[in-house]
Amino acid sequence: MARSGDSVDVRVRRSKAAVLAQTYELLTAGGIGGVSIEEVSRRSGVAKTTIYRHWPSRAALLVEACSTIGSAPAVPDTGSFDGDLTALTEELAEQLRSARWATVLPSIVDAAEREPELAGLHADLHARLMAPFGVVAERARARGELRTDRGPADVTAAVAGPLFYRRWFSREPLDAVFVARVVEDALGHLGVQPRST
Amino acid sequence: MARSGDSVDVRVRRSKAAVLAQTYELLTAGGIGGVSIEEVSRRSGVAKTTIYRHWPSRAALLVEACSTIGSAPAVPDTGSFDGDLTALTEELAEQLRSARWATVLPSIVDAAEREPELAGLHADLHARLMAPFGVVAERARARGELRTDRGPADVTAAVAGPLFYRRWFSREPLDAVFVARVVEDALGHLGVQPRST
Amino acid sequence: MARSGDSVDVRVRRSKAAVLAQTYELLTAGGIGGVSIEEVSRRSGVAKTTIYRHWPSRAALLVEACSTIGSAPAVPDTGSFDGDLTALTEELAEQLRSARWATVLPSIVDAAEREPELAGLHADLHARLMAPFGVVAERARARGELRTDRGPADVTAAVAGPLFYRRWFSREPLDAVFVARVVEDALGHLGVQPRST
Amino acid sequence: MARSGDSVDVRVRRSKAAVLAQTYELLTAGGIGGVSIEEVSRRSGVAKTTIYRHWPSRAALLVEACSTIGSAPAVPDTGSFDGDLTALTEELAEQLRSARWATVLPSIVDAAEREPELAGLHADLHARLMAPFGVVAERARARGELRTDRGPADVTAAVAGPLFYRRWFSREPLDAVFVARVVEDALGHLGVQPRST
DNA sequence: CAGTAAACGAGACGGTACGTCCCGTCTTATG
DNA sequence: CATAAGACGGGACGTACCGTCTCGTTTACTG
Repeated sequence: MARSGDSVDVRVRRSKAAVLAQTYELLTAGGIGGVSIEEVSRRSGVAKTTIYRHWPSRAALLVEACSTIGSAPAVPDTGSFDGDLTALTEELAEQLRSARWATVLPSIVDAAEREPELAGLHADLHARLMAPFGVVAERARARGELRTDRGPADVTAAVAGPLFYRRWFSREPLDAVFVARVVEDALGHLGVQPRST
Repeated sequence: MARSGDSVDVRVRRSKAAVLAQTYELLTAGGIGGVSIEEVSRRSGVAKTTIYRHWPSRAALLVEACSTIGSAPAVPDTGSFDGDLTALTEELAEQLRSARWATVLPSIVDAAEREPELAGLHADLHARLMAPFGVVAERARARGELRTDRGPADVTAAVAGPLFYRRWFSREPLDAVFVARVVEDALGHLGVQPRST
Repeated sequence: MARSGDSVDVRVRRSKAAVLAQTYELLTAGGIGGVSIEEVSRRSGVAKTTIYRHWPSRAALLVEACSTIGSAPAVPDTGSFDGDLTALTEELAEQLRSARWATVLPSIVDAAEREPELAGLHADLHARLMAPFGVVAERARARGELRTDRGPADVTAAVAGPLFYRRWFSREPLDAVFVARVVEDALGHLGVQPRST
Repeated sequence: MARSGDSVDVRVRRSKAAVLAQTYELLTAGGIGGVSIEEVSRRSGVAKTTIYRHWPSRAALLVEACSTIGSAPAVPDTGSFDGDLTALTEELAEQLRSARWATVLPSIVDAAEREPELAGLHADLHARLMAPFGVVAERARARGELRTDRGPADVTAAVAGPLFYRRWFSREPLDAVFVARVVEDALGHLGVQPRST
């Protein structure tokens, strides 16, 4: 019995890999609406039949294809909450500027708005993206740098709120000045004294 | 004189109205992706030919249909920046909870991300939604309640950032407690002393 | 009062003429199926409205446009039935080879098959085309060259039958040899002794 | 091995059959101009897509639908050319009076006049309709009843010319008297002595 | 290492939507 | 009041994908 999860037919593995790769490609290029089984099949060389055999619906395929998206970068450890938050925020800003998922997120948000199947996907992705802030927050709390009535969610919101708003709603550039100010304000919110400047 | 731009054929007026109404209906129900010329034609009773006569493309139709969306509510005038902002923020939160445009916005953001034709639409809509904050900010500045280095955009961002983030990204409820805190924080950011409560 | 048939508005006359001309053009180019009010309007510069004012239906317009088609050539008078028939047959063969109506007739026959409105048109055209044979036949009968139990219809059929069959059904060339033979055979049928050659 | 060209997908066979049947129906009802892919699809229950998959164009569909039309009746064998020709001519006259193809032929002739794609169709149909005359002629020639300088085409023309002319051009009834006379005349043309009367 | 069960490709199928074209009717405004 | 201009509903066009389905053929695992 031993191997059971692994003993997948080689062909299956190959097909799934090819399909997921192309789905991801289409996803980042055209958002959720840009992914069609037809096109995935055409590009991957995997027959439509096969795709539907492995994923019961387009949504299922999208969910799996998104599961690799936006995998969190290393959590920084500068020694201070202040430093960690700055590093994390700059990283997030950078990703919002250039990462593939930044182009795709709105379409996922939209999908989550009306297809329950995809709402979970949105939640997962969001959790994954925000996880590092949680880690940093916990660490800071443990060190006594963060008030106990301020949790990870507050930290996340304090940073992501302004950044996301600027990226997708006001559509102004996410320049260094702006990012610095976001960090400063966030620290203020959270009742943390910036170490210096 | 007088009539010139108005003297549009009655039939044209009727057709356009019917089409726009149904487009709006479909839009709020299924987002941008849920609007198809075929369905609009079917529901409005206006022939597809006629629709294409008035709007060269689906995008053009969407733009016009969205132009009525999210028309700003009356700007409150409570006498203080504090009061105005509170009223405005509560109103925005309420709309985010229930207004039709709140369901549609993500699909517009997504569209703006890849169809330049629709990016303008997004900008317009955003401006319309945020206009009241600008009015209130200007008024406050005139009254000396708001520092001169803080403009309308700052006010808007301070409120909309958290609200939007919560509505579409963290997907937690926009309850009264949260809204109150947003206002409080915003005032803090803006360097305004809350009057009392 | 007085003049009443003539006192047609100049504009009416001009419009009708332009419309009929273009209808005829389209008719000879594409048969009955090739005539559309839309196209006639476009080419003639006369508004569709105007066309429908003057002709209640497409059929009516076609009928009038066809009334000029295939106007009979001069009836030959060589002095003998033999000679007349030869001349007439050669003329008919020539027209079948090149005249505009030869291209159009099948579509008229087809139309006559299912649209009663156009059946009359077919009858008229046919009568017009065949009239000369009638004249020649009568003349021959008067001269005693043609048996009294053979009338114009017999003469017409004896010549047109083979010619038409060849033109539209067997689709072989209407060459001189064939035409000569048709005349010879026809004379045989009709019980007329060819004079000599 | 046997089946090879036969082993067509059952579904394909069914679809094609349904489509051809309805095409034939529309064809006989309204001529070539009365056939629209849309209507064929609607009546046959076969999707438009599927129709276009099997036939690249309306013309191709018509060609195939016509290929079954006017399939020749049994060739009579009365023992004499005289008898055979009489039987065949009466049969043809009967068909011209009532057969479905008799209503359709003019539209095919018309189409052949301008659409090369359909000219072949006309030729095929004509050949099919006239084949029996060829058989009878050959048989008669073998028996010495028909002069060697008169071939099938002559026989065909001698009979079909008058019949077709009467059916579609003079539009007089194809009564028994007329048919008898056509046979008599044809035999005369062909230099055959009627056996008796 | 043979037999078998699965995985697979190819593609038929019924649909829906597309955007275009032309139809014949009807309304409006101009000359 | 004849006309030009053109809006309108309707229908067909041929194309592109969609997701479902039925095949016949590999091909990798297993007994």
